[in-house]
Amino acid sequence: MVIRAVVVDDEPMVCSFLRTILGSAGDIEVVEEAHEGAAGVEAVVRARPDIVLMDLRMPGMDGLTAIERILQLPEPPPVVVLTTFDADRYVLRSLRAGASGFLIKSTPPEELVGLVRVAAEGHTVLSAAAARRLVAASTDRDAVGDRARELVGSLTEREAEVLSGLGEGLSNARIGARLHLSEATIKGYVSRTLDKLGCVNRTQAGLIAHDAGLVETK
Amino acid sequence: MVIRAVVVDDEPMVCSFLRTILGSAGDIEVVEEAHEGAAGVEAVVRARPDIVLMDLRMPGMDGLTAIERILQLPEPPPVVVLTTFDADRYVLRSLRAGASGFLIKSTPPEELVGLVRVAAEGHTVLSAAAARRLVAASTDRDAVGDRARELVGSLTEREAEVLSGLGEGLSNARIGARLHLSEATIKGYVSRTLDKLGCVNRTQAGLIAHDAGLVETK
DNA sequence: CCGCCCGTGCGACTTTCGTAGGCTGTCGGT
DNA sequence: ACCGACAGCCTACGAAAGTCGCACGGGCGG
Repeated sequence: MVIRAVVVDDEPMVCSFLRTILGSAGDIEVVEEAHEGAAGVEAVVRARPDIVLMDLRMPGMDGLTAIERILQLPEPPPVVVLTTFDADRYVLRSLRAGASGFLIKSTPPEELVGLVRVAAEGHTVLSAAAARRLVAASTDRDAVGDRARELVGSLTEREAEVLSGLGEGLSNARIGARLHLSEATIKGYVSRTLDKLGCVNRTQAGLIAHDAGLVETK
Repeated sequence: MVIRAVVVDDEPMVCSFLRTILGSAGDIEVVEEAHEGAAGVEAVVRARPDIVLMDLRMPGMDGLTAIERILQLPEPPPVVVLTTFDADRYVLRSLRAGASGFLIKSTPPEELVGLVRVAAEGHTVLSAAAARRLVAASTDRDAVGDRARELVGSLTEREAEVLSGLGEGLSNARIGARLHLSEATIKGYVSRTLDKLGCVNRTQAGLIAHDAGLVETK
């Protein structure tokens, strides 16, 4: 079975290059080319390919927008981003837009063939740098919380319960009601908790509570 | 060039199956098998393979732990997770641990060969479900911020500046000092900002400021 | 057994917030 | 010229928030 591909890139040389490389594999055929986003979407509609290779930086319609349009089609093909620039901040946006891959143009041609096959099968392929970015994007914020969790670890049970109330933006009176304690008591706990956390007011403490994961992010 | 693979899975049948499938491709050879995490790490040390296929659920050492150990070796090979269960919560943990891929065992055998080749080349491969999970994990929290950014959009410039101060847990006096305004002025802005955001106190507003990305997460 | 520390719980006191007005001035639109 | 929206400032007051000191009780070392 031959894999039918559409290439969207504003540089004709890149298109020709890809056509040559992929065509030489025997089972891949570049059936259409486009040099701009909107034209790319039309080409996909016409050709109904098994895979789309898409550049991001283009005159006219943006690559990201084009991806979104393509993904809105009935039974859309997988779209792999193929860009010059290293896995920058576009990785996340591309995948959110629905891309099935993120590769850089410096990928060795002989590897490209296999990547296209795998992507055409419906799997997602990422360059090493892109994968790092993506994982980092879902990890970084956790790292922020480490410091917070450390601080929270030094609190007593009651103090932590109070802190969780602070994280929800509750008043001392409300926290007291929830824990069946007087407002005066809560104030005492808040004061000592602020001290332990190195905060000067409840707003800062509330943020730490969030970072530490004490509060449900509804 | 032959790709040398190590398979780690507690079910011998799975290992045999993979050995057959991958071996039939001609350019892949399963040089070692292991049926437990610790043994898997040792196998990798001995064989120095180009790629490792790793199950997660195993007796003895966990697959995740094994991945971490392998990645600590000098010049570690890419490790691809191959699991029975669909892209569950292990996707994130696996990739954080350093895995270069996450595939399910129901992947068609003929596709598996290409996937192993691509992974051995250093790219990251994900099943469609795994990719969705990963992207969702780095998007969800942003989605939380969408509501927040919408709210913040309705604020005037000054109000937004004040809100950013609230997000840092500053007092009205400090915010005033920073913006060269009187404390009384700040109070006015705070009041109207709380109103616009639907908050009853500055702590809740501070949290919104964070969700909206108004504050640097240092 | 006696301090001693620590967690818990409270009330009194001071400071800060937050609300509700009113006042001036500057824009941009109609 | 008028209106409305934003900016900036003020007064005044009640309601929170935060600080301080103190009391009770359970553990733990001496």
